[in-house]
Amino acid sequence: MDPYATAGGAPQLTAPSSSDSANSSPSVSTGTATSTATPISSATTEPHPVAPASVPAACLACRGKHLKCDGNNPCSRCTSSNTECLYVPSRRGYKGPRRGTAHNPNKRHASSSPPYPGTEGDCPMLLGHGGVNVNVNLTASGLAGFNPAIVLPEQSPASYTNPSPLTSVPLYRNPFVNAMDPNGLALTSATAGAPPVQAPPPTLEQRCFDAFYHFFHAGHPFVLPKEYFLRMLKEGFAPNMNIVLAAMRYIGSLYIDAGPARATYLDEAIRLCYQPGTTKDGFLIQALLLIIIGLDGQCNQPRARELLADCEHYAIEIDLNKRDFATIHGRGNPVLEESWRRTWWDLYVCDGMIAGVHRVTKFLLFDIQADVGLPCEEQQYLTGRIPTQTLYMEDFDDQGFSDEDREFSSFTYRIAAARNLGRMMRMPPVMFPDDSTVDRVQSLLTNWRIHLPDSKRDDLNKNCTLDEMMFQAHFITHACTIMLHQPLSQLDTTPVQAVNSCAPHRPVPSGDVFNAHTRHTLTAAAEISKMITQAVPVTQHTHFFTCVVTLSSIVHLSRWALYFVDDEDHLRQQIRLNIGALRKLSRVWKAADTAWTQVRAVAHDIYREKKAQQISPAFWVGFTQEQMMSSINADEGIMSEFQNAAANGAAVGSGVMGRVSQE
DNA sequence: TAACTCGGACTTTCAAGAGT
DNA sequence: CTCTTGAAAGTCCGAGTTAT
Repeated sequence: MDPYATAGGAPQLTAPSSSDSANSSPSVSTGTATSTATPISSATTEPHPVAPASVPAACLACRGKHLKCDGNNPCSRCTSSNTECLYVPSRRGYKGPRRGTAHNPNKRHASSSPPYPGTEGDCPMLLGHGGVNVNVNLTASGLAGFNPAIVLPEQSPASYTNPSPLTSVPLYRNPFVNAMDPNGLALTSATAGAPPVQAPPPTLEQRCFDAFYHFFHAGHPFVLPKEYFLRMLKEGFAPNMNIVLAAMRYIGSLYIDAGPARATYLDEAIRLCYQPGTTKDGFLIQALLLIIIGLDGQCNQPRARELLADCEHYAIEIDLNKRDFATIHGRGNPVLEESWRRTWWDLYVCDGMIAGVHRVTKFLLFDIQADVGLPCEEQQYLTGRIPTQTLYMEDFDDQGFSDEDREFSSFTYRIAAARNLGRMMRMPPVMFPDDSTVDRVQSLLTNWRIHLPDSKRDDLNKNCTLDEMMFQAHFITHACTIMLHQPLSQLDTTPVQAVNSCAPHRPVPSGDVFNAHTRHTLTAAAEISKMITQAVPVTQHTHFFTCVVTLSSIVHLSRWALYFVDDEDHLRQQIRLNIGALRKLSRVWKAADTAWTQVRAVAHDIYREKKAQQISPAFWVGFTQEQMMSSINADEGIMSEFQNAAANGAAVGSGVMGRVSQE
């Protein structure tokens, strides 16, 4: 049985059955009879036209082959070739929302799937028209605790009096998402306009779900926006959405005081992913990717790697890396199509980041041919205003050579940064500081930076709020710079070899002179420390920031360990910043907790070493009395802060919402 | 020679603007 | 509000190519 079919004559996602075909002649379709009833070809070649000249919508297989489709489901060609017969709604004529005019709710919108009364089931053009199984059996999937119906009113009061096509056609192309009633979707907020109702306290599951969107989603924005996710979940859009929900619940539980439920949520999410009969689809990839990120941040890297291997395997198996995937599986819903594109690219970026920071995996997806469309801007995704024109990586690579002045999304620059990371990882081993390979990779990094449009140069978007995608893009590039130059720099990493929470220690012999590689390394490390000062809670960043801060700390500590450090006070401040950020991150991510402990311990060791050096009068040659006292005091100050931080840190539980939200 | 590919003619649909 | 216009999205004919 078609899992998306609806009962009771509800609109179908698929084409009409063959028994309906007599009535489903395309000429029946409203408003098209005149032009299709007397086509030239049939008038001249068929004296008794029994078959329609053309159907309102051809299936994807026929469309792709430029062949006539009979409009049945399955069509005769798909039947004879024994292939899947898929229909997607037409987007013809649609050119995006009207400019500068408010949406008139009384006028139907073409791409919102015109709700022709009584004809939906007959017209393949309307495929996807809300035709989903409304029976969400959460209990069957072991998720009895979460019932969207409790928190999702069927319709807001306003929508009863003024029926919006969106409430009846929720899954269709909808460029006017402002018309969507967010109050009918908010998980815990009361209905607008209604008298305040004493809402029942949210359950733990609901709080985890909210925490996921509040803290995590911006860092890895591939899951559907909250409103869309809830609506589709409620309508039973796809069984595997329940697996995504389980994974989201696990991620959300990391940010709140979920107690032993956290482990249960993780087990449940993994169990659902691997239970027999689970179909491999985009939702499964999303769920796995969430779990992978969670496990990686919780120091369970071996398990994360196992799941990552499976996830990549499945993604390629279902053609997630192909351009058509979004269209074929998007059911005509541009937000869902965008979600599929984002799922591929976030998997790509995460694969790169995991390989980059842990240096165990190889960034497998870097070598996989992919022609997936590029994601749009975050605000467009969240509001459902998906641009009609999808750009591709070749467009990005052609910029600068073509006359067109295109703007690419922040997510695109993040992908490009990850791609540079992949290119760096594929470079042959560098034997000497003047190796041209290093110059080539540095050119990539510099090109990435100098070709950023003005609006993307910092991590703030137009509203002066943090642009997390650009934030990640920048830190990926800084991390690349450190990984590229540090091995050739003057900085000896021996004193910081104990800091191995993110990646195994790589010995870097101390160079004799301060060289350009040292400068690149120090600048990148300083830039990372500067990123910590963004006016947003550090826990709202992706947990991969932990490893980048750790990388920066290794550089700072290596420098601090040098016999003589220029501008030591500034360096101490940067180390303090890094340790502070790791401490904050440790409230959510266990990996940060480990890194924090290690960085602090190494800082302490270096301090002791410096104290030992200070005993020798030779150390103070060239210092004035004042400089000497200042240096000693600063060292004492920073160490007492480390000690205090350690004492406080022991009292901090791992992940208490109250603490996180205080930041 | 059958099967397949795909350029391109033609159709459908829409947003936007002009006219009433 | 209707009509017109321009353009995007779509169907599928049929010429050319490839496989059997």
